[in-house]
Order: sequence, then C-alpha cells, then structure tokens
Amino acid sequence: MLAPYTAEGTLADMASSRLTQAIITGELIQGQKLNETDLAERYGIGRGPLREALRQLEGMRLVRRIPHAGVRVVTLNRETMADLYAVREALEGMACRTAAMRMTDEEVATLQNLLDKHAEQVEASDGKEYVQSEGDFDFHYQIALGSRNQMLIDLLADELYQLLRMCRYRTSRLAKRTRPALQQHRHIVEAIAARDGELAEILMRRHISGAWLSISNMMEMEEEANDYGKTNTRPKTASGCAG
Amino acid sequence: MLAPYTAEGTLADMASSRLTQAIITGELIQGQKLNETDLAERYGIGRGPLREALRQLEGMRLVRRIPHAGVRVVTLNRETMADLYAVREALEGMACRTAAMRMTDEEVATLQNLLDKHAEQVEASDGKEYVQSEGDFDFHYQIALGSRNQMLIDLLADELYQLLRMCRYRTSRLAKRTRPALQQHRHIVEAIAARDGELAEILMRRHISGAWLSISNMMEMEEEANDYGKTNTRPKTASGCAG
DNA sequence: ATCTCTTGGATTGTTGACAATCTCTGGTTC
DNA sequence: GAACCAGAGATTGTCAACAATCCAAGAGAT
Repeated sequence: MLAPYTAEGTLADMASSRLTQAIITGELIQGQKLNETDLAERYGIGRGPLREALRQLEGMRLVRRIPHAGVRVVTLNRETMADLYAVREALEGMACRTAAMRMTDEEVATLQNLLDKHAEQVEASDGKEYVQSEGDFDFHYQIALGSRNQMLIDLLADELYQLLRMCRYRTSRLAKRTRPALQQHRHIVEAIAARDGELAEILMRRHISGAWLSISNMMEMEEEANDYGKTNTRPKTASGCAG
Repeated sequence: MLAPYTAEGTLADMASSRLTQAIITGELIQGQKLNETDLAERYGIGRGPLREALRQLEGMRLVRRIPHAGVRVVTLNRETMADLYAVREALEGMACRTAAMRMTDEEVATLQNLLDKHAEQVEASDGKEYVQSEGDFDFHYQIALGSRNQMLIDLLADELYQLLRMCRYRTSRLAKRTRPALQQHRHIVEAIAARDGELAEILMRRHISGAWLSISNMMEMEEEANDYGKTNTRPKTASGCAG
C-alpha cells in the first residue's frame, strides 16, 4: 500500500512523489528551507526536474515559494488546520450526500467489507492506530469516489488528503479515538446504504468536526504543557515535563 | 483590473500568467496540444521556465499532461462543468455562512457599494454582460475573503475561479441574466448584513445552482441546434443553419 | 558601539545542447 | 488490401554551465 518511492515515469514525477512523502512523514521539517542543489544531489537528478517537482508541490500547497528566495515546507499551525478541517467538512459532506445517491449497491457492500476489516485490525492490534489512520483515508477516499464527481475527487485526493496526512503525522501521538471513529463510519455507511443522503452528510460533517475538536483540544493541552519548559524538545537540559 | 501580462518576477511565473490568460480567453483552444518549443519561442523564453509554468497550470487543472506525450488544454464538457458548479455550491455556500459571522461591518458596506457599482454598469451598458461577469468574480471573491479561511480562499481563487472564467468565456453568448443575478447578490448581502449565515448560505447555493441550471439548459439547446448542421462552424460548405 | 556600505559567497533563475521517447511515414509481407 | 515492422523526424525529458539575484560577513564612519 505504501507506494514504492520510484515508480513514476519521469524524474520530476519521481522527485515529486518522494518529496511529498518526505514532507508528510516529517523527514523534511515544517518551515525548513529546501535547497535545490542539495535535494537534486540527494535524489541523483539534475536541478531541472527537481524544480518542476517543486512547482508541483507548490500547487499541492505542501511548500511555499518566494521568488529568488527559495521554497520552504509549509508550516501547519492551528489556524491552518482549522481551515483545512472546515473545508473538509463542506467537501466531504457534499461527497457523502452525493455518494448516497450515486454509489452502486456493490460499492456500498465494498465499503461495509472495508469497515469489517478495519474493525478486525483495530481489535487485533489495539494500540497501532496508524493502521486505522491509513484505513481512514481509504474510507474517506472510497466515499469521495462514490460521488462520481471527478473534480471533487481530485480536490480531496490530490490536495486536502496530503495535507491531512501531514497533520496526522504531527498529531498521531495524540487522540487515539479509533473506536468511536469506526462507529461513526458505520453509521455513515448505514445512511448511505439507506440512500439517505441528507443524513449521511450530517453524520459525515459531525464526524469531521468532532475529529477536529478532539485534535484541537489535545493540541491546546500540549501547547500549555510546552509553555512550562519551552526548549524541552531538545535533550539538552533534560528537565522532563512539568519540572 | 485585467492584470498586465508581464508583471511577474520570474519568467516561469510570467509564462504561467500569460498561458492562464490564453487558455481562459480561448486563444488556446480546448484539447489543443501545447508544443513546448513553439510556446517558448512565442514568449521569448527558454523551455525550462516554460515547463515549470506548465507544471503549475497542471496544478490549476487548466492543462492535462501525459508523460512523454505532451500537455493538452483541458476540455470543459458538460459533465466537468456540472462537477465544478456542484463543488462551488458547497464551497461558496460555506464561505457565505462563515463570512456572515466574520466579516467586519466595513467589509459588508464595501460589498454593498460594489453591488451599487454593478447596478450602475448593468443599467448603463445593458448588453455588455462581461462587465457584470468580471464584477461577478469580484463579488464572489470578496465573500470568499470574508470567510477568513485562507485555504478556502486559495482553493476558490487559484483553482475554481480560473476554470469558471473559462466556462464563462465559452458560454458568454448564452444566458444574459445579469439582472436576476444582481438581485440575488443583493439578497445574499442582506443576509450577511443581518448576520444570518444560514440564510446567506442557502441563498448562495440557490444562486449558484440556478446559474448552472440556466447555463445547462442553454447548452442543451445549443447542442440540439448544432446537431442539425454539424460542420457549420467551418465556413467551408456555407450551408447555413438548418440546411 | 551602532549603523551603513561594500564585497564575496551561496543560491536561484535561465539557457542551449544532448539523450530518450514517441509518432508518423513508407515499405514489406501475408 | 490490411496488418505489421523499420527508420526518420519531431517532441519531450535531462543535464551542466552561465547569469542574475539575494544574503551574510566585515570594513569603515559617526
């Protein structure tokens, strides 16, 4: 499932994939300046393809570029994430409502099977929430596909989901609410199966806004904790927490 | 207001602007293959910057690219336009609701002034609906700004509105419903001024879905008309219509 | 000591040439 | 006559060198 890094046709596309992955996983830090020469050397390609890749990443909002001053990895602060979740709520709510009208019965069955698999995984390995996390993308992606709206699919898959995965990697140590999420997924699929688009939309919106509230709260708590010993990310003073 | 073509810092950005303009105005036809060498020569730049520009346009969904086979201008068929309007309905509806909560009183007043100006223009030059058309973008853009959601603003301004302008240029000879549109704009602003986000969203959604119904109908009529004499766009056989 | 100007180094932007790939044409074979 | 297979031409992909721009360190003046 984890895409093999170098599967793209052109070097620029390959670089684009690898850079995307590196940014999402945090290998490239938020706000970090990206040096073209270094990156090109690292990937064993020329600066031409690399620059094209960066131009693509810019379109995906994963980097910001200032002419003659280079590109930097975006920084996902709380406000940006709030914006992202708000947009998701609108788009995925719509996707859900449309999917309830347009999905075939087979697709609905596939969705249900997907949830069964997720349930197994969650029960089997209780703490490994990243499995659920990737599965979560599958779920939401399947619903987007069900909307049959190609523009919506592209928007969600190409842009928002990348940023969302980036958020997840940042906040993965927080918020392990896989079971309630799975339950909400079930209810959403039930509404879709009943062809009740209105309800499906409401449930999806609630699912997403709930997820945001949870994450937002956790972040706030962590920020407060960090305010005590600001430099405790570095293992220098080793003051521990709440020292 | 029409951005001066060559105002960007780098050649790639300049090319990006000019290409965008050329595609929107139809100077570059839908589905047309874009030859890198020709375009580069035409803009007086090398192929490097041009390719970067094309990579950007790809992100804006104005062109599609197939590795080793070149890039083509997107083709806006009816289905794509329907998808676009559906996404707009969701996003602009949300923008409207949020703007009703977050816009300052000054911004609301600015919106009202904007509509006054539009009214003048519409009354003064009755047929020149393109003025209204550009003004329409202003109106929707101002509301997007009012949402204070930067991601939403980028999404609408950078991607959807470019495609939308492309639609408009294609269908500008159809659907001159500037007065009802202006009236709907007024009602939307009234709802925002009353801080009634729910109503503002409903009105905006109705405004957009109504616009799409109108355009869709007109397109259908035109398609039927074209089915009589298919090749009447070329002045070759000069058979006129309904021959 | 602080501010400004200059200069050197590093980085981005751009180009033209080269390599890889595709496509279209023409010929050959069944 | 149709299908298939070269091969030339055109087009995209890539690279390495060059030009333009920015940034930081250091000298000099107030």
